[in-house]
Amino acid sequence: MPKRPTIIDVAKLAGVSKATVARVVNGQKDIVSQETQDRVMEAVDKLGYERNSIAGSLRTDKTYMIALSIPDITNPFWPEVTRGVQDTLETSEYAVVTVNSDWDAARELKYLKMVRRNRFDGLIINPTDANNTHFHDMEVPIVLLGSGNGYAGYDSVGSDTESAVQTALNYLHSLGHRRIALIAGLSVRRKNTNRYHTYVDFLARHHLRLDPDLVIHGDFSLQAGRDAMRQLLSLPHPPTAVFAANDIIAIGAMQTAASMNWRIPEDISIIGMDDIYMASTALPPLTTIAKPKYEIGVEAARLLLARLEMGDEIPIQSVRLPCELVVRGSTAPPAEGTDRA
Amino acid sequence: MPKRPTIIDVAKLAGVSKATVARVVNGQKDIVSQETQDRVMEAVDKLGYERNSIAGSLRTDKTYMIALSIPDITNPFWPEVTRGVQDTLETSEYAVVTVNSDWDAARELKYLKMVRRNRFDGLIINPTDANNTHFHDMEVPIVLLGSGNGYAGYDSVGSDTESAVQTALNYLHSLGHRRIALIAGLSVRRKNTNRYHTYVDFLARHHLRLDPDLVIHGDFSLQAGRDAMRQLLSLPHPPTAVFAANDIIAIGAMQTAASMNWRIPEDISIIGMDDIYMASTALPPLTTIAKPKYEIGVEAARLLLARLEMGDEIPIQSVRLPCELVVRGSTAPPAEGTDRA
DNA sequence: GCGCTCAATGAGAACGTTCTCATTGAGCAA
DNA sequence: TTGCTCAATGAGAACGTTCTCATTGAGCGC
Repeated sequence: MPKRPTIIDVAKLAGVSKATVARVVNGQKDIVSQETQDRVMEAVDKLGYERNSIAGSLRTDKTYMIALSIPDITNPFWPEVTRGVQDTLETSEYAVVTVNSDWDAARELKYLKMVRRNRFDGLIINPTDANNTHFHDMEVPIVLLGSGNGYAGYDSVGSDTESAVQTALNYLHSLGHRRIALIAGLSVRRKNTNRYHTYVDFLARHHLRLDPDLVIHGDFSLQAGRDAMRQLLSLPHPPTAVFAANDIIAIGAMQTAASMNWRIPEDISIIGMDDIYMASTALPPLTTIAKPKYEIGVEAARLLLARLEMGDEIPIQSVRLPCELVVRGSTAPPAEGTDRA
Repeated sequence: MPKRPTIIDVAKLAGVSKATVARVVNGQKDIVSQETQDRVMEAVDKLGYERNSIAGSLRTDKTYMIALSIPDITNPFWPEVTRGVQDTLETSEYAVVTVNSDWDAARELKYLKMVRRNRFDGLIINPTDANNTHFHDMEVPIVLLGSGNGYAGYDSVGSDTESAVQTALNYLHSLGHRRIALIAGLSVRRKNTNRYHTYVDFLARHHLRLDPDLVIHGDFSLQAGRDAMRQLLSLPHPPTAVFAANDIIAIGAMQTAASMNWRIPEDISIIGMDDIYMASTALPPLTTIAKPKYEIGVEAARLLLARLEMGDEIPIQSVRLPCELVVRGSTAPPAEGTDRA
């Protein structure tokens, strides 16, 4: 295999120094005469010269590579976030290495090391276990996906979950539902307090009693949704509506309702959260609170680009993007005769 | 920001040459005395030395980075393939940059250039428009996802689509279906001939007449599935079963059937292909031919690793992974009284 | 004519690692 | 004692680009 032409080969052919070749190739057109530029570009074309970004990176300490650490690319929530990150960084000529933490602290730490070793320029991460010390040791800009709580000093972007939960509960309430169950999910990092507290506040604000039987904690899986729904519909006094912490749980809940011959939405209304692809293809299509997944990715990438460019000159930002109620076919007013008190 | 310790700093502290430090750090334990090794590692720990892989890459011309070019990470087929690639390459310490071609030739070409510029070690690609000349110019190992047809000289891995189509059609036939429609999809690169030809052969082998009204070509979208099903169910003589070219089309078809009050599977059976996540969460759950998505990714990465290690010493491979019929709730024998001839 | 300024360009060091060939010292055999 | 072999280690070049400071020549003003 013949060696690829270098900047030195171009310089020789064009009869200039390698510094001048670099100036032309990197677009410093204002300080190189037109005649010299032409000579250089002719040599570049003739030799088929292509810049070697590894060598450039060694010299400049900039790789134009970013790592994106998410829990799992096969989880239906994350591909769109990933796509938002990729599309946005691509416009600034950054390449994105995507890694899967699998909600595992050791894996996550392994990837942080990879970022250091490869001299990546930055990191966008939905953290599992990493803390501020880990991040400080990275010595590159970091943007957090999700809540920035507990991570002072870092930009973050997530959705406005609290008002999203309120929107969902308010919508069910406006349909006439009074016995509303919460399938809360569990966060790996902490109890999922936001959804639960918002639910409690909602009940208090509407003078509704908190019935502990109507709150189920489980993980964010289809099976957890199935199990929770079976539990709820087996109560002596079942709910008329269910708010699930994400669409996957909601779809599991729908499956159990159907298998127990509860009609959706006639007998039981269900709302999810996320609006992953299959919310719209479920039967009936799932009413859900749509998280702006792609936009979260875009915003995270924009925050990172700003940080890369301006460093400490701009304040730390924590962006909350609004969610949107998407009414489909899984919600309706409660059936006549069901308890509305 | 203090400069990170280099191999020269370690060498000075340990009182050895930088070559010896490199030997120790890179595991060449057999040619360095234990006493020297201890001294070096002590200095490494004391200084917190971390290898700079950019510098190593410049010297060795190996980056341990791979590009994976797929059509779109948000298409439900591709995250699992991606995951298979990532998991497999990760065990050999390769990082994976994932890019989205969007079935666009110019984008794809842009990414090929990125691979060259960044001196990536290899490429795994589901090609849109790239041809053998493009690939030859890459000067790195390449593995194709999907059919290797038209790409002599490159390893490829895909699923055995032909026998998968046969399996689907045979299964419908064994249930008693004789009027079986094909929603064929269109390939961006060429007419989707495999599925169609296999369908035609199947009909001939079973002495069934080819009815052109029962073959619909559209793209691989939900909407195409909806439209095709509306067309089929509006025929004076509708089919009793539908084989759709992928799950997304199949789910679109299911939605139309439901909206036209055709029961699935009692009135119309549907089979898809791919077994994406939402095939199992549809209602009724979709019977489908499962493509081994994750395994395709794993195999592609294995082929690439083999090629990276052995170069031309091993023959070009074209791997066909078997698909699997997954019977769920969208198929049943045709209702009594429907035409079976 | 001389001195100054400025644009254009060049020389060489830097970035941090790996590799190759040379050196050194110990051990062994003649 | 001398010469040879081999293991352990070191010196310096290489990889390809970018940056910094020096150089050169042209133009201008006094």
